[in-house]
Amino acid sequence: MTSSLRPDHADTLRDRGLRVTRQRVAVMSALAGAPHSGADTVLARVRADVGRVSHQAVYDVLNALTDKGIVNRIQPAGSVARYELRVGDNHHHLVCRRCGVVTDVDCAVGAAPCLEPQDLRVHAPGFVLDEAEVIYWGICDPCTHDSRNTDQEEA
Amino acid sequence: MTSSLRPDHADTLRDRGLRVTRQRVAVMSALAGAPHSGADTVLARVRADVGRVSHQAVYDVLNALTDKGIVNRIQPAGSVARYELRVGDNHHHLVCRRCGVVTDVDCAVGAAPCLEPQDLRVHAPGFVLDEAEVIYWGICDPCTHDSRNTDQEEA
DNA sequence: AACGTTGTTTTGACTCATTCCAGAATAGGT
DNA sequence: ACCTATTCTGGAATGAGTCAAAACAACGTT
Repeated sequence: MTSSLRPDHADTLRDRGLRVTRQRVAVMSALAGAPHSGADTVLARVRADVGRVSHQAVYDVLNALTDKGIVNRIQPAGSVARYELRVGDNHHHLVCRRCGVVTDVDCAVGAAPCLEPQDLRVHAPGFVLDEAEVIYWGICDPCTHDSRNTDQEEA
Repeated sequence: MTSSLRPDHADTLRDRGLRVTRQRVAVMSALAGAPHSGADTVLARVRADVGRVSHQAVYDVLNALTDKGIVNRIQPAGSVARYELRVGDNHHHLVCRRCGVVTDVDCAVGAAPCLEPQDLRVHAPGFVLDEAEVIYWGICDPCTHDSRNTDQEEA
């Protein structure tokens, strides 16, 4: 939340061969504080953090970080692209059809048996798989009670 | 591919309480012939089939059919929304990061253990899950050979 | 078979997320 | 401190998808 260059984020950037800039660190801090944010939310948080920043800068940073595997882009149907700091674990996402909230879910069965690459070989020979993305769709707890059609961004 | 009202599609529409129109049947035929098409491809196929149709009509039809559960919308990040006729089985999708091709994959482990709703209860109490969507990301066979950056739509 | 209701389609403009462009500014290695 | 690659700015463009109102068509009713 604070502005100062957090060394962990700076190191991550350097490790991936990216220059350390205020904006990049601010974007990473924003995502650390508000995972699953859309670009607009990231922009608002970055501006609150480091002042004047163009929206293009935020898109560029998000794309650069996504390319380097530092952040993860998720794009549920009917929603703007959401971003989160990529963590090594095998977690997936729960998305509310009504309000769009995104919640993290650990893959309940550790090894994620149905996601094993070898199972796919027979169906799609030659396909080199690098990731399995799981989105669970449904209605979140607040929305089952509420009759309103809110559109919050974070749980 | 032919224009005539295919009774199966018409029946499906009636079953779900939708009126049977040329446009709707044509959209269903288009999806039957070219699964995982985007709206633009559907539009082109529908026009080739029944002549002049507005793009809005195609969007309306796709939304109506999606709402009624007749078609399934999939929206891999970085791609336009794709549509397929919804079939009862538990299949998922393989998406090529380079060219965007979408291929069907049966869930290798029949019961899809890691997708069981009860596993999610502890993480997100009150969340009513209705569907698990799995996207396998990677590079398809042709793209591993080709150095070009094509953008085909169907395998 | 004609009618009227109501759901669909047409038309055309419009929104909004995201990207492109080109010039100005900046970070980091030397 | 300088130099050069890289990033940032601001504005304009792109393009998928939506909105609104008028024209039209499906289908149950008479």
